[in-house]
Amino acid sequence: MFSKACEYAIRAVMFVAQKSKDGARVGIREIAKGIDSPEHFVAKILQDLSRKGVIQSQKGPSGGFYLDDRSLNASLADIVRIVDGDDIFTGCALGLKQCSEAKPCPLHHEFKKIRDDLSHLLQHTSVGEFSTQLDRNRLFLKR
Amino acid sequence: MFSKACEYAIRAVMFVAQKSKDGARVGIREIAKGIDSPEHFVAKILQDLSRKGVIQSQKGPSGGFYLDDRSLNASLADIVRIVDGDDIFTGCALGLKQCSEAKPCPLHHEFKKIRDDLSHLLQHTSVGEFSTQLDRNRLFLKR
DNA sequence: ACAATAAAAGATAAAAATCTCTTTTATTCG
DNA sequence: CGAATAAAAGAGATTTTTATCTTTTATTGT
Repeated sequence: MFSKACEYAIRAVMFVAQKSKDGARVGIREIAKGIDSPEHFVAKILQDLSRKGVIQSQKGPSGGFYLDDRSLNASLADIVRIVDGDDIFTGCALGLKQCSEAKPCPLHHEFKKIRDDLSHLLQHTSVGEFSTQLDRNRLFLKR
Repeated sequence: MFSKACEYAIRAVMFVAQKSKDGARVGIREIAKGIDSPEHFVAKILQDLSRKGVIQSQKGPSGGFYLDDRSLNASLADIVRIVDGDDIFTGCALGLKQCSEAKPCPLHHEFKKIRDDLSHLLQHTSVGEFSTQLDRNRLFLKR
């Protein structure tokens, strides 16, 4: 469904959202441990997200990653689009480049519904909305 | 969503279903052209499907691939499972191995619906049911 | 039996994704 | 300023996926 990079990206950003309340910052090492992922690989991904402005970072002592208000309200769709592109939102199930209403693949019409449901979910889910439940161990980001 | 191999697999099997009416057989070359895919790569995939019994093949002159009645009624889920495994049916959206009702990831509950819809679609769509529409150029398997 | 045909199998190559290690740059604090 | 810290950037290494090429095996029809 999503690439590994994208899975890590979503988990990492959710982790930062949970841990970086009131101005706190989270180091890449803590993030990697917190979501059980390869540190340097996730670092790369977060650098990318940082350049695109959906996560914030600060170098130096007491530096780390955090989310400003705007980023907290970013949608998962924003993250997915940056990491995996928008194939998942618009692509053909069978990989046809020209698949469309006019020239549909056999799964086009039925698959459209599923793709749209997924798009809707990602578009309407924000990065920050799970923090409380994560705090309470109702939801998990590792294993 | 699906791997390239799986996209080719589905398209190839649908193509064979369409072209191998009343005992006819379809060569790998014709298949590759018919679905616009790399010939040898698809050959490998079909060999695999053949070993698993969801497609039939015959060597030698006038040989090729075809589908018996049972295979014509195989579901897309069967194909997907053989080529991509059942991660798409059961896997966690965020890649957690232990994601479950008891220890859910943040997307678990919502994602379940989408995964189930997709499973249902694949499970209830047969390999052979599009032949007529493909014949009539209402549906397409290439480009 | 023999030649032609077509899938099966084996071996390799190329590309992309995933992961690791090292060096550089920016920032803080004493 | 100088040392320590932490992200950014650069450079590889490994693994997986995708694709190609060659040889072998089975089958058919002459």
